[in-house]
Amino acid sequence: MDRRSQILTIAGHLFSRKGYHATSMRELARHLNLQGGSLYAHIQSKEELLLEVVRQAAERFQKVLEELPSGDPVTRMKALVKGHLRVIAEELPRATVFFHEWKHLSPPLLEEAKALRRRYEEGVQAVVEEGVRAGVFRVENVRLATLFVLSALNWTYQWYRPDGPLSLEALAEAYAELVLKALGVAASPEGERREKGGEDGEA
Amino acid sequence: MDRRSQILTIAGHLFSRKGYHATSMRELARHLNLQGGSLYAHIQSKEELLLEVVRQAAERFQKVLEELPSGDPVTRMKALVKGHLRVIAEELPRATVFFHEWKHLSPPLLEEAKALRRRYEEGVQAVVEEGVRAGVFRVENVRLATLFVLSALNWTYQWYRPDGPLSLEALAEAYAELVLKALGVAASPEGERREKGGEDGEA
Amino acid sequence: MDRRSQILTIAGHLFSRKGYHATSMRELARHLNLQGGSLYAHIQSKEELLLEVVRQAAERFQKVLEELPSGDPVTRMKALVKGHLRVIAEELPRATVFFHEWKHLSPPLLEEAKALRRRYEEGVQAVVEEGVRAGVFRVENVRLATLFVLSALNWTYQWYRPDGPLSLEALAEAYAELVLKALGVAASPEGERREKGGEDGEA
Amino acid sequence: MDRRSQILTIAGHLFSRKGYHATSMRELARHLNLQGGSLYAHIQSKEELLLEVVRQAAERFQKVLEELPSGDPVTRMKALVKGHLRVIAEELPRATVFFHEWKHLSPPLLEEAKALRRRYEEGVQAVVEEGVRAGVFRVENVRLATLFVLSALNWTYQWYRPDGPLSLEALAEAYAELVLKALGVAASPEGERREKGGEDGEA
DNA sequence: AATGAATGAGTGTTCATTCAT
DNA sequence: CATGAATGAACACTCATTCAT
Repeated sequence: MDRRSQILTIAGHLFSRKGYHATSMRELARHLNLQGGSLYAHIQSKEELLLEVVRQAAERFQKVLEELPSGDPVTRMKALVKGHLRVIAEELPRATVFFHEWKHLSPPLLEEAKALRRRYEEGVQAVVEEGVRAGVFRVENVRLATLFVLSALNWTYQWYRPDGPLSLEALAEAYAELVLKALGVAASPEGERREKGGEDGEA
Repeated sequence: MDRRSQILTIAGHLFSRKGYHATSMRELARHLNLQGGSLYAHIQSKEELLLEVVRQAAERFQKVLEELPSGDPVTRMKALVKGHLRVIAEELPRATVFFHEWKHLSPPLLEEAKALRRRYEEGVQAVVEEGVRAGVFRVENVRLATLFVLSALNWTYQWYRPDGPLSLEALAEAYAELVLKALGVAASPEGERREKGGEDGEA
Repeated sequence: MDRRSQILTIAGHLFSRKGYHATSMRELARHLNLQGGSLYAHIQSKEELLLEVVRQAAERFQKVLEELPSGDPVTRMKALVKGHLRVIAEELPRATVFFHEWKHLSPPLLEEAKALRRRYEEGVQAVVEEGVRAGVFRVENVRLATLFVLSALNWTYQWYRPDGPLSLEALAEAYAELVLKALGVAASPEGERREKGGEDGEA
Repeated sequence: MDRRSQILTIAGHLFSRKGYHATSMRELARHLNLQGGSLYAHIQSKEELLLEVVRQAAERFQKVLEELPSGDPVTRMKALVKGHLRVIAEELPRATVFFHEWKHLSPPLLEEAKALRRRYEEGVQAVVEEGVRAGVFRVENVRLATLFVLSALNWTYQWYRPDGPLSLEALAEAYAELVLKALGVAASPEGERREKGGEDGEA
């Protein structure tokens, strides 16, 4: 990994843990065993660093959308939930910056960040819409339902710790279930099986 | 409203809009037509200001829990969803600070903020548990379900604008519906009618 | 004691303990159960306060000179040593300010403080000169001897604590002895008696 | 001389002339043709600067003790007086800070400064004790005599100006004489000749 | 590439002092 | 007399960034 990538990785960690403004360039440099000024041989500015981290996260999220299996809306939505949560689990710092720190970009760059986020949200909304059009998801307001789903997914970065007791798979399975129920879909077969169906399945 | 309250209100706005660290005391003062130093006749430190805003938000959220109607879990959960969203709508800046900026408190005060947030989350979890114990909510993992609900609710501060086209009532109604469905409850009477209930309920 | 005197007394304590610049008007006020601004009903400025404290100390020292007994130089010098040390013991804060903090006065007032100190030093020098002229003190350089005596006396404020184990009388007696010996005078009779003479007396 | 040493030297001058609290970092920087903030590339804090100056002075004084000639107490005491005065003459600013400004250090560092001063005073006291044990110095109270000597020596920083009319040698000679007489020692050979010794010695 | 010294603007905060009440 | 709010300047210190080496 070259210096620039190292810098971006550490910057992601620090921006996500302490916030963009509470992270100083000197501290970033210290984590790389460098002097503050040396960073500028590799980057242009602190703000560029922030935008780049946002871009990297956006790319990861966008790839989830691109690699969604074709097929029925339930399968696709499950894949989306799992993919989204996987990105959060694997790229927690960058994801956190994508969700929060982008705000601190100033106007020219801010627009790009907003666009990246909007593009992803629209992708998610498209998946919801498909399901609704197919009659599989039953919701009153597609936009609201999308936001609801995104909310539930995004917030996980606030509490989920990949090295904690809850495995990514277990989380994804449970969340997919909850999301699908909220979208008016019956519990998935696997879910039923894992729980010996009955009770939950009939609910 | 005395000066201290004015300061707290403006601080809430600025901390929520720009973030704690990106808000300078001089800027805060300027919004009150004061010199920077003059703030210190009313407050002790910037950090105290942050904690106080967090406390005010926590109090509002806590009151929602305290004023929940007694009765069946569905009614209570609906009231919780609506109450939570009302606090967000009415106290958007403070709620935002409660959700995010508390992180920038330093250790002694940080603990208080964490305790306030934990207390509220436990209150929400209690409502979910009641419903599960009563056999009305059907979820595999109470903790996860609670986090799911909280996620969906909390994230709204990111996009909901009280002066936008979506009324608080409409939002709350829709979200209550989605939450209850995720919790495995059949659509409520109104919901059923609008959605021709039956099918959905059995799904 | 009226308010002004109270203020001067506390100011003396604080200026001497923490130094003029490290003492804030608010702290001074707090010691008097007042708000900072309230001091200005009684005084004109912080600097005036400093000068006034210097003046009070100077007056005490000057009175020692004025009340010196007439008589032989040894008796007068002993009285001077004791009187000087008594002022330090009884007025430690003011004496400390007189010795040190006067430096922080700005030019117009600074001159007065310097004059007060000079006047006292000249008084002491006069006592030394008398003794030399009378052939009782034997020193090469009157000015240096005076400075030597003043040094020994002044520095006591740095370590002498009136409430410590060493009584003012014992200190004064011992210092008078040392000063007189330095000035080339034999040990005083009292001194000899107190120690059952022998050893020291013969030295 | 590197920047750090320059800073320490100027800091010594300013702290001694105006006092620690009355010296601003900006003023210190201005004397070095720097911006205020630039100092912090070389030092950690203003307080560190104060401690360092105190340390440098302490080192000089301590070296006087270490380099005292072995031999009779009178010779040693003379060397001590001369050495002490030489440090004051050659390092007036640092010595002044050593005598006074150390008080403004805050607890952790304050203790070090106190220890340095105590160590030197004990060294001086040891020299006095030697002389007493050898029967050469005749004093009632060793501790008081030591303080007397230290007082006389220390205070010189208040008035002695190395570039004034009084040479360091003349001052040291005269002070050594006065100190020894106070310690009950007959005038030294040179002194005896000048003062016709005999009389004085027997006094 | 990296350093280390420097800048100039900015940080939160304290200060002596004023003044209407 | 005393208060409490305010000022405007100053404080020690940090910041992102530049640049000669």
